[in-house]
Amino acid sequence: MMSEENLYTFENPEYRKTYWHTCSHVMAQAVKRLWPEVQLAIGPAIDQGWYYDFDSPFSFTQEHLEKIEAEMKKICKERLHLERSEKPRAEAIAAMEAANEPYKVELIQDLPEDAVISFYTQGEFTDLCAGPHLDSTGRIKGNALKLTQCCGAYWRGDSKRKMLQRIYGVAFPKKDELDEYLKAQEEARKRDHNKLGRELEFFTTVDVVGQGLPVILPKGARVIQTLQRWVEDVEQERGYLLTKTPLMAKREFYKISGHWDHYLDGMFILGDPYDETKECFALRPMTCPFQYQVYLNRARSYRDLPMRLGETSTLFRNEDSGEMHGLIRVRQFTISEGHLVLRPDQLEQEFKDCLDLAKYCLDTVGLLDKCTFRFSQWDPANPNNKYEGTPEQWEQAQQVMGQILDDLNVDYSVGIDEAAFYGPKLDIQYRNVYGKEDTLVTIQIDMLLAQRFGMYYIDSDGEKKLPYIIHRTSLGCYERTLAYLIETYAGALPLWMMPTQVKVLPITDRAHDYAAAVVDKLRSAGIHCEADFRSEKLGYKIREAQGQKIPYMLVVGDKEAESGTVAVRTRSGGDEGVMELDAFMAQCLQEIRTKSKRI
RNA sequence: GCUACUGUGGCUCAGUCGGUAGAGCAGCUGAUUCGUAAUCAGCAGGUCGCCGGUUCAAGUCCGGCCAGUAGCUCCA
Repeated sequence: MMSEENLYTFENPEYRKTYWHTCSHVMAQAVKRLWPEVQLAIGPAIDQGWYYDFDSPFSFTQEHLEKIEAEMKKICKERLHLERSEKPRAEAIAAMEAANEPYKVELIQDLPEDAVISFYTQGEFTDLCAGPHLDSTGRIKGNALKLTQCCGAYWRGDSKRKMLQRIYGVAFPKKDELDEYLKAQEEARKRDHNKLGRELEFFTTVDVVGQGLPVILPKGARVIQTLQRWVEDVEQERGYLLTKTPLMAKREFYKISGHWDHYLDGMFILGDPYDETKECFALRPMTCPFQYQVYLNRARSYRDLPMRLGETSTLFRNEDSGEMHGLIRVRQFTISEGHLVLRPDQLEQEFKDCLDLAKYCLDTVGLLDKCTFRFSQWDPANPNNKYEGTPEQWEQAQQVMGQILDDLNVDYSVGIDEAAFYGPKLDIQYRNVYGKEDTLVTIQIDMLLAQRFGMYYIDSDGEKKLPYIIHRTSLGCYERTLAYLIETYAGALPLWMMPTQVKVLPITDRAHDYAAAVVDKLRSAGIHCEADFRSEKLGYKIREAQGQKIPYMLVVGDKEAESGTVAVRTRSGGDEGVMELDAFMAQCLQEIRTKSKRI
């Protein structure tokens, strides 16, 4: 419980939001003072600061932001009192029309008839706002606020409506705290996989290959190979059957699955999609209907269920050009896909096992701690006819899933209109270094597609019945997972998945033979090992190996060659002294086998 | 797709008022044989993202396209 004196501190999230919300009004006031013709849209507090959306005849540049910031500082010094007032609906609309603020008029018109319409006034500036606010602009530390960026944003989040300009800002009670925050942001960005991943030669992109089509370089490919082999093994241990299905199919196939109706824009089509007289193919955007063919291969009985199918599956999705981002959002990617065909009585246990598998995988690679869970539900009011099935089917599926999540004590948020077109999802979300969230792993309950594909089983009573299907991933798409691993570990991935685990650094040419022997020995034990035979000084070789985040550097000179030892250096701990080669090898293998995160 | 910004050797960057490119690192060659985060010297490497326009002359100005970045929208 927050004590009385702590109510008005930044420790209290409510106060923090109030502070930032008042900042957004100060920013709007500053903009109106500088350019009265700019119109106001909305300006809420967010998780880290605030933004305000403006409709301006000109584009805001860095210079504009600096001017706004300077004006905001003045407003803070003016210690303007914030006064709340209420107006009847008609009067409120008239006032905003008189002020030439059409966006505010629209906001008021959309409020329920009986809503209290409140305004906050500070000096000459009045804004439509539900509050609450600080009592004075003087409470805001003018020298501890910063406008961080400016970008486009659609009015009311609707891409069919006008694009406004959004200015983001952040503020703290003390200058030090602002500096600390900005520094932390800068540090976080140094981990950006899109920069680090290229520097470390994990991937690159090539203009003429195309957007969203990264070229995975040998080091990145090796990480993905390690993860993929491990996931396939883990799944097989848990009763999954490996499949390998086609990367494309005829138009008619997607018509059965529903993708032709619901996802045509997202697919790469080979041929003219509208010429029914000619054959037309499409690259697969998901694996479901392909893997269902495995089930459909012959008649199934209740004894065949649960049938757990897994596939390292490459998918193609024609994302909009503005959506691509490094390895996180791409047009071709490979996913640890799986579908479980179940009897209704198996749903709960199998769902639980899927969640357990996903958590095990994420925990092993070290991403679970920062994951959040989202129960993605349908929106019956979705205007785009996105969803298949009846409201009854949806309510049932969501009820079942909600029940399972509650039974498992999953701490989740609810995402309305985030469901798949065929069913609700549990999405496991992760944030990149910029704080942007994407889905890493998903587990979905599908009560619809089995019927479309005629996937029946003969139950013990001899009746033909429709199974439930779970769509799920274990680790998510390998490209995206690699991106998050790079960011989480700043490129210094755990030993077991590093493309080069050990680098041998001979001090002089005299040690080359011994270094080569060490490499041979470690390699034959399965350790990813290289040597640096260049005639450079030791410091130089270390510096370079360190830059490549090599977990273990083995310095070998005359002494080591003579005694069959290695001088061990780690990327995190520096010089760790001399060890017998055999002892080092045993320790290294042990750490790889146990997927240790020590180094 | 939308808004804004960016694009000069593998990487990081310089290039003034338009006068057909410059550095450091990396690379290669040679010398050096060195004990825990940069040894020295030499050499080589660029249709300035692409296409078109303006101009006597374009890395520089204009237009279109491609690609990258942040955000918005989207993500079955």
